[in-house]
Amino acid sequence: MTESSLPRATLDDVARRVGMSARTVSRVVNNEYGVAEATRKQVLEAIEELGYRPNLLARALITRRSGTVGLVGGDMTDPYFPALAEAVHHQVSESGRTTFFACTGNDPDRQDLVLRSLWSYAVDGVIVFPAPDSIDQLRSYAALGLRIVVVDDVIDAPGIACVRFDLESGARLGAHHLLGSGRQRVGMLASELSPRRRRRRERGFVTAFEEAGLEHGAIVRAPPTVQGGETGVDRLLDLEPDLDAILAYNDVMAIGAMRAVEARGRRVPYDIAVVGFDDIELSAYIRPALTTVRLDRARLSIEVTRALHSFIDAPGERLNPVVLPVELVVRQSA
Amino acid sequence: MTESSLPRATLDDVARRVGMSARTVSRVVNNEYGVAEATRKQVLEAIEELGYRPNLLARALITRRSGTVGLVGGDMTDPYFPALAEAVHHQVSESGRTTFFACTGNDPDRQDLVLRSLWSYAVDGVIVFPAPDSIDQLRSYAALGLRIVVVDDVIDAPGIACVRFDLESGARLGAHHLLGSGRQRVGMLASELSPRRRRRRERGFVTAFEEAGLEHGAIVRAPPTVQGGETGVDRLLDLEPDLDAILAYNDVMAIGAMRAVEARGRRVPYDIAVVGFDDIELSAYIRPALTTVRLDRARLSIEVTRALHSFIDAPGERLNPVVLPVELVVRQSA
DNA sequence: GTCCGAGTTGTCAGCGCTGACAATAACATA
DNA sequence: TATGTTATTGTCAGCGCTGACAACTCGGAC
Repeated sequence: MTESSLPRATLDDVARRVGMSARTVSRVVNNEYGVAEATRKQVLEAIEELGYRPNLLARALITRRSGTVGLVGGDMTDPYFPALAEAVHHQVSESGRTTFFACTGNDPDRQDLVLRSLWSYAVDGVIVFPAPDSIDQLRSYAALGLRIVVVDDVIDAPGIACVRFDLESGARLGAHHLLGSGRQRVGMLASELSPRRRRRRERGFVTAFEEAGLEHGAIVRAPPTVQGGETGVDRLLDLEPDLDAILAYNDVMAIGAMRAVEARGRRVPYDIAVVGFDDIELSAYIRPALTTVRLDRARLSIEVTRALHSFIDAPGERLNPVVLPVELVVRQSA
Repeated sequence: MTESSLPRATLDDVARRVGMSARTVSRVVNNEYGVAEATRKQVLEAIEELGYRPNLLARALITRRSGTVGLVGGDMTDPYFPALAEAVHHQVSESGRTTFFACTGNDPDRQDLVLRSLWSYAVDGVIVFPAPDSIDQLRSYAALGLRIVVVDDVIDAPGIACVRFDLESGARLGAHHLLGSGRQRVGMLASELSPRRRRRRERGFVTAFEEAGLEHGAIVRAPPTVQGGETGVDRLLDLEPDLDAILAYNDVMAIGAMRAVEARGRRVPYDIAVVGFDDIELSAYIRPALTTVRLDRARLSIEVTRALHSFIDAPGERLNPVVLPVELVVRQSA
């Protein structure tokens, strides 16, 4: 029976136990070269007996490395994030690091809090879905030595790498698909968050119509949630009652949109076609199955961790932005 | 223009700048009582100019408090987790703390890594969905002084609080509903993970049939994912071709189950009724909308953070396990 | 016997910060 | 004038660990 709380053996405790210096114990703990086999064995035993665990805090304070990586997103309930998180977690753990996730609610102030914590816990790097209007904030953390990989945004600064999907092409793909299947009045359900990110999808949408020599339908912005999809469609239909197709900001909104369309007595895809964005797992299981622009999360997680790792190994290196291709997955909804 | 990396002003830097001792600067940073207004202002300016940010690592090393809380789950892609995470995050932030999330993949070894990190970063406490067979591990961390709130399991140890849903009643509720609507051959789609957790739903299922004086149908275990739902139903139908109802371990499995049922040419709910567990957001948006046993996440998040906070404020206190009621939400699938 | 080098262990400072407590100034009280 | 009392600032140690480097042992080469 040990004490009921806070026994917390330290290196010194272990050292005293085996009659050696703390430095030697430290060597054993860190698998450093140059410890006699007999000593090592003895020390390991003492560690076991005392239940010693290294204090990563103290270690990180000196080494400025913590063996952890942070993944910072806006909203965990967007299924896109957890799926990516899982993939990143997997990639990162291959390098023996642990991943911690945090969310900002797309609020720059909360993002600041989160980054401050992560920074001062000496994380080896962070992957961030930036909150709106936080470019300068990210820059300043980069200047503080934090290695940052930014997803879905472009920030040109030393210490920041950018990986993003070619969302503009994605939106064009979706719009062309709708146009190509004879739709005339296509509305867009956009996100009210993040001007810079939002714009790329909208731009693609607009471009597609310009390319076809047509005029695009209304663009309505709402929160990127199921509910946002529902209310957004209501507004869209008020603006344009003859609507026959919708391009949604993401799958979650698209699902809300489909239900709202049905609630208005229209059928998907016969009366109104719907195209989503992301290809979350459930999109294939929804009925009608969702036609959507797939963002390859596995690919993204690979690129993102690759960028992070090269940053960690070669700080100061300047990485070119990575742009990932997207692909249209045609199912039933359009 | 500051240095391109690692300027990292320290307390001493700030102190030197204003010609005071580091201790005074520390007082300002921590809003301690007893600093002259003029001094405070001066120091704040210097902090601003130098871009100083306190090193939480060093601070936590001394105070043994970090102002952060960890939420450790098995699988982020189970929509239940993010939804809870969001709620917990919200609750926790009210006490001015930051939440970090981590996932274990339901692997005890990874859980150990994660807990070790969190422990040695001096988190104020952790909320854990325990990985299978990790009770002793959790006990030992509790003995090390980590405050733990365990979700959906019961561990009797000082330093560990337990909050769980009355899953047994939930399963009974679901089974009785199916029985009450005339279903005769009810199979259960269980999870292959976590013997202890799994059993409570299964027990409720079995109990319901005992109470009705009937024999329950097959119980098949599969991974608690959409795919697991699909393959599980296939096996269930092989075992019991006349199946007319399914009670699933969670909503995600239920959704997979519904699709597999349809793929076999049967209709939900006419030929086969399906009841899920959790009530994730999309369950209401799926067609047929899913009848499910709702686990109130908001309630859970409140109880869980309440438990954690009382632990933090009064360590050593022994908290009674909390059992939360569940409720059946009848929609279209059963 | 001396010297070298490899193998092993130890010493010491200090990462950046705060807790405990000492010191000083500034002013009112008796 | 001596004596608190309060407000403000400072000193110092040390949290637990590792980096830099010193020291010691021991075998073989000369």
